[in-house]
Amino acid sequence: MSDNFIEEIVEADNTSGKWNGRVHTRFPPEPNGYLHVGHAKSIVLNAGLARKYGGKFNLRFDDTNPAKEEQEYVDSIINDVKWLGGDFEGRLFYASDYFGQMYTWAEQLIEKGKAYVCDLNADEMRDYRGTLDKPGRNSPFRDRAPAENLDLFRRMKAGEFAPGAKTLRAKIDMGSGNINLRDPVMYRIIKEHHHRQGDTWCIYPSYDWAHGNEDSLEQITHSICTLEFENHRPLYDWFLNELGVYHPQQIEFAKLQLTYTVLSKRNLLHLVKEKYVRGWDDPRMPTLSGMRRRGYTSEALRAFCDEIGVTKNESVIDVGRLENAVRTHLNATATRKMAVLNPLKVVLTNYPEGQVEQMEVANNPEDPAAGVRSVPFSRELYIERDDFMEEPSKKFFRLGPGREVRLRGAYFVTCTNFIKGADGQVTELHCTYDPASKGGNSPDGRKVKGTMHWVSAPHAVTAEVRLFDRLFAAEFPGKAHEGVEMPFLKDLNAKSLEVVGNAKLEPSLGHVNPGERFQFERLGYFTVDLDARVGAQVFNRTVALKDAWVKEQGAEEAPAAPVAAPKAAKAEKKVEPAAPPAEIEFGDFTKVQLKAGRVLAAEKVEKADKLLKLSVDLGEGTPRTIVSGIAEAFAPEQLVGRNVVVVVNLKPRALKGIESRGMILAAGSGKGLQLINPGDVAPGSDVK
RNA sequence: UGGGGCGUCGUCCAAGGGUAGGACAUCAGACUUUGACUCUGAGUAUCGUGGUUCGAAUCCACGCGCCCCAGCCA
Repeated sequence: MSDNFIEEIVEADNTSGKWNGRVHTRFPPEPNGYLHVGHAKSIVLNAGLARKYGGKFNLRFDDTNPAKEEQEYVDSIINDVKWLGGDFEGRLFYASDYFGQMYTWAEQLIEKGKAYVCDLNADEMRDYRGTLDKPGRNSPFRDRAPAENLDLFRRMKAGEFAPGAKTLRAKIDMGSGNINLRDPVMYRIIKEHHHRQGDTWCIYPSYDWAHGNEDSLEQITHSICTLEFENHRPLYDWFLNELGVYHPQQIEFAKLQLTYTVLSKRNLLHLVKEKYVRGWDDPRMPTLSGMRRRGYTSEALRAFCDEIGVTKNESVIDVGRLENAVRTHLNATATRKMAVLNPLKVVLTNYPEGQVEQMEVANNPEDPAAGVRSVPFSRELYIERDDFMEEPSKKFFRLGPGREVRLRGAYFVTCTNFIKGADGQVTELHCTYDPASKGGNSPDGRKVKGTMHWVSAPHAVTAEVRLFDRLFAAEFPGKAHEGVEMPFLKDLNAKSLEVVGNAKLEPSLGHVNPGERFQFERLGYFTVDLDARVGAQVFNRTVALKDAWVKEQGAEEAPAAPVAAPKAAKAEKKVEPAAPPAEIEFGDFTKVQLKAGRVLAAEKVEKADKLLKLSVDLGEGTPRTIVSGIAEAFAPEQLVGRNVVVVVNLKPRALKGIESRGMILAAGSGKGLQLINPGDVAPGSDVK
């Protein structure tokens, strides 16, 4: 069974005998940066094809440009490919090892009259190339005799000419609609030190010339690359045909794109060079080394790549899918531990002073074979500050005055008192425990809603915990800032790293090693960072657990009355008065999508008494422009900073020539108009 | 003188003339010694308009939208 269109091609080829049943793929990175999750898709695809069809998979460095390539990158790439499980079985190749063969082939094309040495400089060549809709002109050097070309080319190789002075070009068609066919450059003069060849060469093959040659020499069957090379396929084919050599098939697929993520080596390099992150392996980076340091597993990455599929559609994958794949694997494999990030001291007033009990706790409820461990329990504990509320709401299942909860694997405890510091902050809780509930069950069958994690205060290990959030705050980084240089930098998330210096951990976490992964119960998955030392542990949060309570809180904070009104009523009454919507079908009521927004700016619309032009943040990165007929009731300055409810899925429409994308919900009319308030929620929150 | 590619739930991916299906997300519920996991249920999609056909996401025509290409980068 084929899983995607490429496998269909492979299976058809196997059926027809096109490659005699062989399947041979490759991953051909240029060593000019670290590998990222987009490369993972390609590696998993190529290596997976080889594995599935009993074929082979090569790792090959496409090192044809000494100006950009470094040994450091080669080393990291080899390491990352292996980590991901790309099994090249020792078939590690370098394009630079084929430079001799490629040179010989180039001379053949020259002798055939299919390539020529051109003296045009870069500017002139651009001029001669024409434009997208204008054909190019032949170079004045196009008709040099093969013998002259051969002589010139040999002298290029011998280093007689300055960089940029001459190129070797394929003689194809300056009139082609495909610009790649307008006599592309095969060799350019570069006088730089090559990471493997040293100063042996001063002419270097261009991608188009080199790549097919490399594939051919390695007897690749299916040469898989990304969509932007589709325009280059005619060239790939042309070179191999002219040479009359073994000719693999190039197949293109859509590269991976992720929301909230930047995946281009150029931009990632910028983040590293300008120190926006701590390095290529910063845990916030989408690099394989960054994700590994953060605690992502290669199994999760492979599962993710398998799940998202392979097509030619340029799709953007919700980064939540990646996080989900990580959670799924870690849930099944990670040892559970208890850790308190934001400690609040609890004293069990009826627990004997000085007593310590060892409580047995499961290492992984998902995997009974993981066994149990002992965790010390004593009179003074730490719990998570968030797990106590002075005035808890009904839906809060955790501790509050008079409330009883279970301490995981230990006892039921009831809060009897709390102590506040001078600043009004709660500093300590007094609780009583029920000795009969040891292990976490009460003999009388009484139930508690909440189970909480805890750490014995005198036994706790203090450690640093690094909480990572997405590096970018916008779904499509940079999209809202087109035109500026490096626009994605504008969307950097200022809160992408939070360092907790005073986390209290169960004692077993005091002696763990970098790379080990755990679930801190109720918090998320964590791994020991490379910076960790004995006595100074450092943990990275890989990914948080899903948290229904966070959502619940969001719902609670919103005022109930207006938003809880039936949707039909909203659609009937609370519409924008100045511009009533077109009649919609009854069934359309349920299609209305409401989100909370914050007004960033407001101004009057010229020649319109009732209209205001608003800029509303809906958590989408780019604020939306919404024209609303509420000028009679509100002055522009009254609106800035206010939270509003916006119908977000309306077709954009033009009001007084301004495109309005969405509608503000309001009730009443004229000066008595009231805006519907979504409460104090983040822009972009769903309103139901 | 332009050339090449792509359009299916909110997001990804299936269905290749025969009941538009799955995953993620969302919502509702069950379970729970992790508000996790697991389980159950719900809603939402074939870019448009014509045509061919008993029957079209699929074939045809004409539109529309988006992406890539004018490096001596890959």
